[in-house]
Amino acid sequence: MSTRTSWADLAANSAAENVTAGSSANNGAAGTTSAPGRSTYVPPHLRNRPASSDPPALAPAPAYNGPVASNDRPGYGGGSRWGGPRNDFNRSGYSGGRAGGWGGGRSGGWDRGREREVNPFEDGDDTEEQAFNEQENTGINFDAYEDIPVETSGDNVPPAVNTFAEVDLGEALNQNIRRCKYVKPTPVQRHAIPISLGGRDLMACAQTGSGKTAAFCFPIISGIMRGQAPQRPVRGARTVYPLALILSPTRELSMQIHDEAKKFAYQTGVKVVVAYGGAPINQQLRELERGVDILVATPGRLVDLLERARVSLQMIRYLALDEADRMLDMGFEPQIRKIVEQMDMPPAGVRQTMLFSATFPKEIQRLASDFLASYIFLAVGRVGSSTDLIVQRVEFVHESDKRSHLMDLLHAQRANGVQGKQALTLVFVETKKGADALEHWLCINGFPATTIHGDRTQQVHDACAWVYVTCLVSVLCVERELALRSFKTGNTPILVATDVAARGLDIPHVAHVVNFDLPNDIDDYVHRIGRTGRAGKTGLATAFFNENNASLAKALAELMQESNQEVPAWLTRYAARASYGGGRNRRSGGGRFGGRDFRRDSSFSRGGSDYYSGSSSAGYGASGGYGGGGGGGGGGGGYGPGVTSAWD
DNA sequence: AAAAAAC
Repeated sequence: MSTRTSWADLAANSAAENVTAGSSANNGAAGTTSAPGRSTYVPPHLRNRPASSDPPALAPAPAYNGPVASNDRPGYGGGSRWGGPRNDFNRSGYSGGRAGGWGGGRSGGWDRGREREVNPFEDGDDTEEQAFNEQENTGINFDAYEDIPVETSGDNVPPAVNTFAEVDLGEALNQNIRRCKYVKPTPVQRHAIPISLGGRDLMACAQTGSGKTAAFCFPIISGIMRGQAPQRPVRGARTVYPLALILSPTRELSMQIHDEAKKFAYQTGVKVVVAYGGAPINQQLRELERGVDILVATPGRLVDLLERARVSLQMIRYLALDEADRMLDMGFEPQIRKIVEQMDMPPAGVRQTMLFSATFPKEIQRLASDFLASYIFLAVGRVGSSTDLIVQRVEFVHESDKRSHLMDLLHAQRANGVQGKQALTLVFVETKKGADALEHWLCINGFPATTIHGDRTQQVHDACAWVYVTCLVSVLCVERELALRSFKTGNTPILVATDVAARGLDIPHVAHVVNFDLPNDIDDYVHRIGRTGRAGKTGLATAFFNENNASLAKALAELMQESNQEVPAWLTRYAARASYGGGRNRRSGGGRFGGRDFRRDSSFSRGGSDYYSGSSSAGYGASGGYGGGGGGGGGGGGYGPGVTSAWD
């Protein structure tokens, strides 16, 4: 018999347990947990606090300029590195220099001059955003970022910056940064931007919600603006020559990156185009012909474009791979190698290459190093996934009980009033068929759900029809995009998804991630639960575990322990029993990071002089309170007393 | 073994 513990009970219970230390209550198979007198969910960072009216995010603000400021090496002199030529680039000077701004002089001769750049900051399309609290929505919760550990390695690592003003990105870009309401750089931006502006290759471990997209877009846009106007070849009038290529593993992620990049590039004269499969190619070709500086693409469609000779990579100066570990896994690697090594792209060292991912297993680092030249490895501690911003629950649920158990969770949420428009639930399943089946079952049981997976393409879903009109203009990947939109707006507050949705997608207001089927790989679990607790907000992740998941037990128990989650006793027993251990499911790095520079691993030796040579940890370790090495003392930062930092 | 990614 499987006991059912409601979501509300679990959440409230976890709060209670934390207050009265030493509770031995296990959820799941152990027995029915009763939690009378609850009903409000207490986020983890508020537990152990006196029930005061302290606003959650107003943690000790002054901390920021304290220890962290020690990165600010004297003698570097801020942006002075770029001193010389920079003065002559400002908006007016620039757009003049570039053949009349938009697309003028490009192959295809789009020159009507009439076309106005759409203002991405006021697209009426975003009504869903306005439904939410604007302030909450626009700002990343920076206070949650302040204690994040950062580790760098490689030769001559440029020091981090603390403000956008310290780096000279150009006035047009600065203005867009203001329009985006970015006040100060996130940790990954503070480190990655100076590295990229310094012309260095980069392998970076950081979550998507941590500001990764901006971290690679800013230097690219800025570099294109200040660079010389390219002398594009005139061969084949229909071939276009982008200067930067951004690859990502899914269509949705490419669209998301494109949308963001458009904002950053607004009125800079830098043109961003996206290309992905599943949509008619003609419109994408037309867009390309109007000129492209930055091409955002999924691999399949790009190969197609390359084979048709509609795109040439000959002029590429910047290459960025998002979710690089996925891009280099078995399924994708050949395509990526083809694009990067077997077409006409300039080699590593000539172009500048940036690889980003939340997790970076060592084998993947080895593959990836083929694409890089004398690179810097950057690891930024996790925000959200596996920290105390996400409450992780594991429940023992037999295969046959999963549906009814899910139903119980959903009923509890609904009864608790959590099922408001803003409380979205993302349910992960293993297979596409399973996704469709579960969606259908939820719908006929009174829970409006939709689904997203690789087989969904063009048919228009009735339930989503109302959104269709708004999407028609810009969205080509109809069904998946509609599902995602319907979910984001809260119209369909439950989304059943395969791993297509596991990575990188930034969906605000996901309150609950349910691992209906657990993945086989612990990194996939990390990516999935990272869909909640975005941008420093709190979230809940519930996993259904049973005997089929035995191989994951050890890694899961370790991960939960690392992030100060309560590990049920039965899971610990499973973990001990499963001696599968060591294999694929070993975490790839120290718990605080998604990975660690494999060049530092003594077991790796390849005699190249461009490998890791000494600890240039950018001034960390000594000052920051998180030891640069492996040990890591707990820099128990901003949260209440008695709450230990999640970083050790 | 599944999922993703071109037509």
